Amino acid sequence: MSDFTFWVISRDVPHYRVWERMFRREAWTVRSCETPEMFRRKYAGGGALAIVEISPEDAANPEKYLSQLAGLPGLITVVFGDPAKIPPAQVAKLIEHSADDFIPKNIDERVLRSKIKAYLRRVMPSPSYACTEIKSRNGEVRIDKTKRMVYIGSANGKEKEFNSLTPKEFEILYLLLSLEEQIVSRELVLTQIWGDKSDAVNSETVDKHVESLRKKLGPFGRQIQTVYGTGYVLKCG
DNA sequence: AGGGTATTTCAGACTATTGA
DNA sequence: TCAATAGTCTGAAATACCCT
Repeated sequence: MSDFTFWVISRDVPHYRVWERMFRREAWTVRSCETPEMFRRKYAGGGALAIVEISPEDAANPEKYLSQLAGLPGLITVVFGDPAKIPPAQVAKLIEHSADDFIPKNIDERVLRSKIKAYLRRVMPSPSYACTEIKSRNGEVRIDKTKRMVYIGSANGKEKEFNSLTPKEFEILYLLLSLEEQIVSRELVLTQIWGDKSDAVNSETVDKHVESLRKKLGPFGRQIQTVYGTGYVLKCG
């Protein structure tokens, strides 16, 4: 599973703290650094959305400034700056170079959040897939990605912890819960969890992990239902 | 190197669907 | 209803990987 992270790359500390707080409220993993060079050294792959501040001087030479970010796997780059100081021609040049979008520095927080969710829809099965913790709609099931823990029975106060899942089992459950009550095809499971290697893995492997998952989850395991000819669906409650 | 665990594959049984 | 077919489940075994 991708450990998708949001990065704010800016020297304007008070400004990026505001965005950091916003991302954390959405339960997204967020990190920050000052320059693209620093980001390149820290980025370990796994997918990220980098919001990069650009000054008018840097915008005049996007090849140089954004070269540190170009070609990094799984990276979405959104550049932000002062639109009064960066003319449209330079914005176009930034996007033509490698940026995926340009946003004004004073963008409304709600608009920024919606834009980011739109980016996530392009690269992930659901925006909640990028969260560190997700819950089922009825609160019955909770998964903490950072602790790799599954909690079942949260709604009735008799919470039971499951920490014996293997990484693949955990990832499959996380994907199913992030797409609760939606049919998840085997193909989607393979592409989301195995990524580039999905072609080399048989669909029976998914079945095997789901079977094992059902066993470990006990009675709750029955809520992972097979959709004949399609895949699986998780129905909580 | 050896042991333990996770992952993957295979094969056979079982189940659902479809068309006659 | 029934047979053929496709899809799914599951146990066993092989393989990969990690840790000591």
